[in-house]
Amino acid sequence: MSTPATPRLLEHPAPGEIRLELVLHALSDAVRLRIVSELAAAETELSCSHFVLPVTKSTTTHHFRVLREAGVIRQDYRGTAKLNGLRRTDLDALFPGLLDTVLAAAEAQSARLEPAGA
Amino acid sequence: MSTPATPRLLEHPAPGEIRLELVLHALSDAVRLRIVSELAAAETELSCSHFVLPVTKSTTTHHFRVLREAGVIRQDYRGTAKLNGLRRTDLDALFPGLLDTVLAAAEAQSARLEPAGA
DNA sequence: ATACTCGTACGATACTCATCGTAGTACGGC
DNA sequence: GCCGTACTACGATGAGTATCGTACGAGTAT
Repeated sequence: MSTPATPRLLEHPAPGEIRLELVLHALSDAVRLRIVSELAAAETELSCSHFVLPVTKSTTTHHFRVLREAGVIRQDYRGTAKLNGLRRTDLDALFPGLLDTVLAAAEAQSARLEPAGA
Repeated sequence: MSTPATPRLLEHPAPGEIRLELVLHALSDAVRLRIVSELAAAETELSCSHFVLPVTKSTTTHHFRVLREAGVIRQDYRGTAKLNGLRRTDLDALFPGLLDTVLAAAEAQSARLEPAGA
């Protein structure tokens, strides 16, 4: 009982507090765009460690926080892992089509820059 | 003849050089978002001095350059004025719907934050 | 309990950027 | 020619950010 079973809740902006500029800024980074793309493709919640990113863990934490504080993703603790999910419903309500359009644009650019580089 | 009648051409990225991250970053600023919105509404080229922005002229020049270097707008000298136009065709070809979606999102947010503040 | 894994916090660093003021260049009209 | 307008270039500055390393806390497995 010394540790009061802290739920370790993370702060998220309410839907009404989500600002377009912050969302666009959060998406204007290659690493974060990749995180969001994978998250959208998975259509489920993913742990941070699932992602293989070209940066250290510290930097990864930073990028996830930027996404969370912009209102793009939701983060919840699930035991030892932290699950990340897209706030698709909130974003679609505020900015209809924005997420899908950006994701399609990201995919189009990837296909353009890496034609058959698989 | 000391001055060889420099046409004062400005550098623009070719359509193939436009990067999504840079476009999103260019749009993730309130001042620049406002410039792009007005430009889209006007559907014609506007001079820099047409815009009434809450920053100095130096800063205005900076923002226009960011937009130009990201490939969002095209700038051409027309006598003493510099005309700015949206690169709608190029952007729509690369990232279909992105510009319209972002502009709609910006308008939605403005309407939400300034209900009847006209 | 011990040890291991996952993720955070903190401090440091180097870079970018938004902002400004001042001085300067290009163009057009007098 | 001269002056005014439109915009730029340069330098400075303060804030933000992307990056890292190390140390720590919380949870799970042994």
